[in-house]
Amino acid sequence: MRLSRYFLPVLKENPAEAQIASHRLMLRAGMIKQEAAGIYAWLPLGFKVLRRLEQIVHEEQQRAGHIPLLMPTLQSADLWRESGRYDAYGPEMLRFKDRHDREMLYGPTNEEMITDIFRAHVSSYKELPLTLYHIQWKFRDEVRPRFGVMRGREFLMKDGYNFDLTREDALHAYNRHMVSYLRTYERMGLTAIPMRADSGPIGGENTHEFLVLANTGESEVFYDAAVAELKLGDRQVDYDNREEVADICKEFTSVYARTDETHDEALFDQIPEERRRVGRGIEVGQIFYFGTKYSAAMGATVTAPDGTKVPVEMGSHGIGVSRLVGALIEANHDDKGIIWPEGVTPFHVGIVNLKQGDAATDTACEAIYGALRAAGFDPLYDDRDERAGAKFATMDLIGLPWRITVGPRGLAKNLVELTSRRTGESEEMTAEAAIARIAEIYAGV
RNA sequence: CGGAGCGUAGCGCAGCCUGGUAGCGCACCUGCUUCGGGAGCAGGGGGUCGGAGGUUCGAAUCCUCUCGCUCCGACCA
Repeated sequence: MRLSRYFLPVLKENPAEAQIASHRLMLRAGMIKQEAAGIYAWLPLGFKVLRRLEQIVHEEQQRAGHIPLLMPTLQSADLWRESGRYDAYGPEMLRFKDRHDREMLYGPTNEEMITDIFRAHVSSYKELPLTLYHIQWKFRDEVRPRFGVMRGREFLMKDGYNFDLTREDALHAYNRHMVSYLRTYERMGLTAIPMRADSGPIGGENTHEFLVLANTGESEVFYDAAVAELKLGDRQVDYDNREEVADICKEFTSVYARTDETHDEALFDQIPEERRRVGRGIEVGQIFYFGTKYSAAMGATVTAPDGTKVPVEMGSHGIGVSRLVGALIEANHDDKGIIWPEGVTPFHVGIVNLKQGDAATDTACEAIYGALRAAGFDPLYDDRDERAGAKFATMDLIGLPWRITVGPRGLAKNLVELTSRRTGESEEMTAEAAIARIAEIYAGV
């Protein structure tokens, strides 16, 4: 993309309403625009990141064998009366009537609807196990939205639902989700720690929240420093292998890590003192096992091998996709702007033309831009007629992890500059070498 | 929902107390100069002062109502 033809409305000054770094930077980098309290338009740069996160979530869900579908944002109140949650949910649920006076709601989650879909089409244990998920906009009418997309009223969420015959099968689904989530967050360049949690209005006995450590997080967290060092890395996981999946879960959950809701001071005190950590975390996902809570209430049964009808065992699992954009920035920024991890960056590399209009510099930039695109990369070429300082400031603000700087001074020696946004370190090399380095960097992403 | 604030140009703000032709910085447009870390000079455009009532000769300013937004608290992916 050529910046001169893109839509990137960056702000030089800080918007008054933004209190935390991610909110401020998303507004300044032209990623979002607020349209109402807790409701945002996603401008091109923000939309790109959002789409990228969605893509990673889709890939990892499908790798784990889960099946995508798409349910509507609007739901009928009747479904929610069946589960008893229409009255239980409270004013957080946005309710309204259509022209025929039918009671509707903007879905805050989809347990009822997925159960309705399941019971309409599945009647035998032979069709299990089944895990369906979608990535869809939700609405929760928070009393007090704040922190930009981190706590909006409208938000994009991946929510998935497993259907199994037995408790053991459902617990395997639970474990499978935990592992797939670990991989999802790692690919995004995040350390998200699974912590034993409270089940809240979803209900259920088994639940973990995934928290990204950040001092602007909403939850107080207590953990053993060792848990933050755990990595899934590039190990290959067979998601159908119960033992393997369970072992990984054990590895990640046997080290102490809890939110204030489930914190146990006595257990915490058993951790060697030098490893005890108290901090804050941003919740970016949660998994639940809740058995037959919805299936029993809504009549989602299958015929078991012995001929009896049994309610299916279920769980649900969510990833706050839009909130992750904010969490990523909270975890990756400095005083100049955002620093995107390679896995989620909106553009792979920025090209800064230091002397727009200079024939040799323009030609060199065009060549690099063309070569990168031909190699399958998505570069952002700053071809605006701006001064170097302005171009650098924009690149730093929007946080592309790599920058190729091209100017007459370097070109005289046939060199360009490759700069890391994270370390600030620059290295002079030929344009070909810079392109090769970019290819190398992204080969593992 | 309790408490506290704020709505004046695209953004950040002053003006309001003490009523009298609406200002500043950034951004934007034109020209010249400049050109490796958010340039300088000169000129220019843009605002029914959130909305509705009221008081007054006269309201951004005073009064009433209303809408929106933000912050602290309780609540939450």
